[in-house]
Amino acid sequence: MGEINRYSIGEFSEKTGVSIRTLHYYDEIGLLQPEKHPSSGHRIYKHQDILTLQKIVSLKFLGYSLEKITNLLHQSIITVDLNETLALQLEVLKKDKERIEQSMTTIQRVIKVLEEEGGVDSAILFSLIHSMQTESIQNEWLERHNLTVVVEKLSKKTEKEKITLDKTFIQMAKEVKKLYGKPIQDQEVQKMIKAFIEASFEFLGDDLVQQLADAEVEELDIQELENLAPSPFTEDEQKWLNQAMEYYMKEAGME
Amino acid sequence: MGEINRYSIGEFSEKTGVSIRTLHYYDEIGLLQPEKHPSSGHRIYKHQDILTLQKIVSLKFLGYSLEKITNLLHQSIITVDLNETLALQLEVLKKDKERIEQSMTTIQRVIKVLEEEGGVDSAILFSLIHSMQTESIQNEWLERHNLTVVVEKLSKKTEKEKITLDKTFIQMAKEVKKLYGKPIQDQEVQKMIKAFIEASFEFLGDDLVQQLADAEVEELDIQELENLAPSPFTEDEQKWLNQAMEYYMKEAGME
DNA sequence: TATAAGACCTCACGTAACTGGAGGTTCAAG
DNA sequence: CTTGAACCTCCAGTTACGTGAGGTCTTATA
Repeated sequence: MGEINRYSIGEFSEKTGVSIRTLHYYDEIGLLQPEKHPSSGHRIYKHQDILTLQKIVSLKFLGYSLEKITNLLHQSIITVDLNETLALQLEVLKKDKERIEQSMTTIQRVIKVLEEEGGVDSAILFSLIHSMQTESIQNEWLERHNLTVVVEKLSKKTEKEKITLDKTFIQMAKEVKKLYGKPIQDQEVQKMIKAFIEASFEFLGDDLVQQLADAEVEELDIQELENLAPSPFTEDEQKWLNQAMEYYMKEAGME
Repeated sequence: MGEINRYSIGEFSEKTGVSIRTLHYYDEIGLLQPEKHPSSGHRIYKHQDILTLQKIVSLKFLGYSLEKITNLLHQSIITVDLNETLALQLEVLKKDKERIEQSMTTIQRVIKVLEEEGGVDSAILFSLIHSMQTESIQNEWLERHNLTVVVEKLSKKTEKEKITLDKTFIQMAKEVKKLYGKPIQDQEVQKMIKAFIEASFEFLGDDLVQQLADAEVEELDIQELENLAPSPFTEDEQKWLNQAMEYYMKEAGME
């Protein structure tokens, strides 16, 4: 094409860094429609098109959809609408950011756990991951049942303490899977249950455990919680564990 | 369906919070294929499917594509591969987060500027947005031309100072657009140029401005920079501005 | 037991923002 | 005048589903 202020699509693509195919697409959806050579049909881009494309790229970067951008560009008084939508856009980005951050901390915790624990049964691992992800929903559940104290207590725990809890949980789960099948009165089994219950007490504190035990929760709600935080055990393992715990409670003279 | 451990798709959807259509889709792509009633073709989900679905949801949350998840699930020893890919996934999320953060600060700066400046010509606004976005690329350009000092100086500026610079830039651009057409020797025009140059000196410091002036930069590189940071002016406005500045330089006895 | 409501089935198109390829036309250089 | 690069249009595919049509199956009630 050669002439100044008149670019072929190839030159224009080169200059702006936007692919030819994308420029075709923008033309197709009416976002950026350059002049066309009347006989050949070749696109002719001009200086103004560079400016328009820069607007498009900018708005895209800010998170606007191409459809919104099309509308924004066709209104000449952009600033008015922009001013309103910017705040909205900021909110959207904030939520995206939070989601990403949560995924990142989850991954980091999983990596830590894998590093320090080595091979972990995948059921255990996913149970852990899932419960991390639904932490906020679990908190909602607790608050609905007047257990805000627990939520507060948990939120005060540092990242390190949480990893410690993760590890405790994993070790306990591993042991359950190892010991499963033995009679529930078995010394080793009862020792494991004891260790687990003591760890829980230590983490939450006696008073909170008591509150949790006292809380009146209906069967249906328990179901709901179980869906939120899936057990890493098979149904049989779970049954066995429950029996072993009941036995322990009786022996220890708890209710 | 009614029976325990056998759920119709509707029940299963209810229980897990995953839409029926999504379950259909997961079946279709071989991600989660429940038993089917031989005559009716109705899907029958069981307890194991809940666990599988939870794995799927977890991995999806961590940012994996359904295709990857399919592979991960079909390998029974998940933890090995997971351990490797988690780190990669973390990197991807990090980049996403950075992009989002940059968009957020850009939007915040734009909002601030709009608040304090009111109506702004859209060309000016987009020129500003665009240059914010390409800040890192502009820094690369500067570093390539041995102007790392400038980059360092700029990086030390606080967010507030940057907003001040934005506003200076906008006011100057507004005035250029207002005064455009007047003779370049006009007092008002020359006053504006003076104000602008002084503001630049103040922001960067005399020494840096000198360095920038001394830097040997080729025409082609200048072109490149212009593509990175588009001028908010029309070509005519730009020409007029250049002439006015040259006149000012001569008058002020600068080179 | 007949019937109607509701749950389920498959098929197929639509979404966003492109990318890639096939097959044909135009341009620029030799 | 030829040839190869650049360009054109049209079609298909991508992800993770949503939506709706039109037909079948189950379940509750009359």
